[in-house]
Amino acid sequence: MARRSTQAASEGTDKAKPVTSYDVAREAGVSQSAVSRYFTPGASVSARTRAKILKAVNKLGYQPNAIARSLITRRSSLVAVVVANLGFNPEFTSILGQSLSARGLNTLLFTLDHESDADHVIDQLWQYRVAGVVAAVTLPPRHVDMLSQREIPLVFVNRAYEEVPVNSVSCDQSEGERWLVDELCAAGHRRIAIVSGPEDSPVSRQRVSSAAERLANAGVKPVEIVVADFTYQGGREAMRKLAAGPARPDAIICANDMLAIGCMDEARHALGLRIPEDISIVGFDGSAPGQWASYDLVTIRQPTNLMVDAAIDMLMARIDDPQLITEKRVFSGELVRGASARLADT
Amino acid sequence: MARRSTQAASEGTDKAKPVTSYDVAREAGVSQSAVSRYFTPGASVSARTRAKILKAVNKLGYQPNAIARSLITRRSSLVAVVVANLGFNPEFTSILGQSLSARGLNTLLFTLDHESDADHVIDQLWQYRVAGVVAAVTLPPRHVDMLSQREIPLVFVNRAYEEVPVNSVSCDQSEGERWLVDELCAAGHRRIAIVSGPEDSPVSRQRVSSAAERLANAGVKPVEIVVADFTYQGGREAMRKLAAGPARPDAIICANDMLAIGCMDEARHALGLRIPEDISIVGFDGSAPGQWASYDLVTIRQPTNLMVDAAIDMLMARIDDPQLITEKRVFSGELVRGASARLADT
DNA sequence: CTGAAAGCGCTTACAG
DNA sequence: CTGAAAGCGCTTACAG
Repeated sequence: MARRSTQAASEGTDKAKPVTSYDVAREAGVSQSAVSRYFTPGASVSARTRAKILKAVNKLGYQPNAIARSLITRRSSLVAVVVANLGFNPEFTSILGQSLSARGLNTLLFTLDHESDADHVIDQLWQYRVAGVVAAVTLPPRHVDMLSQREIPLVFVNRAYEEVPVNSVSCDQSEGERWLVDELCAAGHRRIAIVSGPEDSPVSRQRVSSAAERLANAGVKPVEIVVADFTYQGGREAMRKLAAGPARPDAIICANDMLAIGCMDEARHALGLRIPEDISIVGFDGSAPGQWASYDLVTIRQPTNLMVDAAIDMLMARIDDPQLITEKRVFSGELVRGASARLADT
Repeated sequence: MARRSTQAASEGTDKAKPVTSYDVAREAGVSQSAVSRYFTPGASVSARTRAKILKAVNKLGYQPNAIARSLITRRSSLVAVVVANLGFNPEFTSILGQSLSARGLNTLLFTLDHESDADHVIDQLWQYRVAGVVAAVTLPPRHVDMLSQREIPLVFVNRAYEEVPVNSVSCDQSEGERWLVDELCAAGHRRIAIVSGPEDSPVSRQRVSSAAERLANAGVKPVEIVVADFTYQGGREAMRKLAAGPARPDAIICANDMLAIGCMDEARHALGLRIPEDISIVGFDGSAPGQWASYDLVTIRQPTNLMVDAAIDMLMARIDDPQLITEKRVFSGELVRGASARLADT
């Protein structure tokens, strides 16, 4: 004891002891329960008590301990946001975080390198008793079930899960690809190639198969389908392969904007092709760089803000009522008629 | 009671009750303390007990409750990552999150719209008793003090705080700008303009003043300094202003890559200038788009991976020992001799 | 409206 | 090595 107080006296940089609701109660001359109620929306506290507590709170600089609150209420104000490293629009995470914050929720961010790292993520978010999960990655059905059993609301973004009833908001990939294919065909393109994203990416698979199907309907068989990863370099290499192939295409449908940008750069700067005179290139996403003057992509813009808002609305509704029925919301994309492809006049 | 059990019997979708360490203890036939020790690295548990617990853990699917653990240990495994909306490299957040995760820490992400939203952020991260903070934004001294008093380790990234002793890791902005200025001058540029970022951005201020100073040393007075925000559009508008100005520059130093990209697009696509024949443009950051073939920027590449690793090392060391003395680590950038500027041969 | 008391699920001296 | 017990800082019936 003596030693301890000596230490305390000699150290000017003593750690500030956190203020608890008991400290506030003592200062205000009320019970600890009253202090707690003060911070509980809708709890009954008289105006007089309220005033005393407010004063003490300000004087002591009290902030309720969210950890203790979560322990007793068995639910935190944390929302897990799970994204893939190269997956979605980077701005997506940012917008989502800000929207959550505006609603009093905090963002626990998980960035997956491979979608298979999900095991670890699921453990973590369960350990923290998150209030909900927004996932822009594919989660194995096992994990979806686990969350549902534990009544942790889950909303997918751009992952439809046709086979399982899950909440999701997405952009209509098929419709978008149909629009792109129709535009290319209407402008007379017939030698059309497709650059796919990674084969384990559901988004890529859906876009590629929708495009291929629409082409088939139009009686067009893709001259080639090249698989790449969702990177700039992947786009460049895909373009190189296509140019070296037996039948050079006159139009390329890329599974996303990043690939389209890579294709364009390779076509122009390595192969000396003019766009769209020699070759047309279209993407998908509506990402910012795709709209830069150097690219000016023909693409499908996903309504990111709408999708984020919808996802959060759905999540909040299910945090309030975990029994709420499953819902899938699908937004149309928006055709951006840029200059990276030769299109028919309208 | 009767009502409750009736309900339970009639509802097949009953919420799975979370498993606690008491459940595991009962199942394993040991005390709850033993279970707790099992999950405490270095705690003494006999091999026999360990085996019994492991079995029960697997059978019940037990996961320790991180919230309860944080309450008692008074520290969570959460690290707050505070970034500005348009601030740093978007990949930075991603790399940081993954590095933290690899060290068993979770990321609580705060995206600030204006650096003034910091008040709210500080409250939140304190309420969650985060183990540490990595900030890529400027925090008012008041907040820095608050964290230090509460012994929450704080590391700034690219915010030097000359006046206060704080931990920071940064890229040497001045050195980088000196290199760029020297390269431009050596190649004979004399009519040099500067495109600055927002005036409340310390990063921009430091880059601009370093460049201006080095130019002054070389006897060159900038033909103009234009202020823009750190966006593509900002770059385009800045270029437009410069072209309309009295003395068109033959070289432009931009406060970051994004501005340089905007300038290049405006110069080429709106003004019909050739780069670097008609005008040289340099940036700063080493961002991915700056390296795309359409831009191929002359810029300074910040060693993002090194900086993130250093920041986490510093943070971890201070989580282990909060008294550890303050340290500033400054890394050199790397000159990228791209094709966006006419440079002297070496 | 208010206070005393139980309890959320852990960790950690403490005694054996 | 092991278990009983106290306690982290809250919320929330419960009784007044």
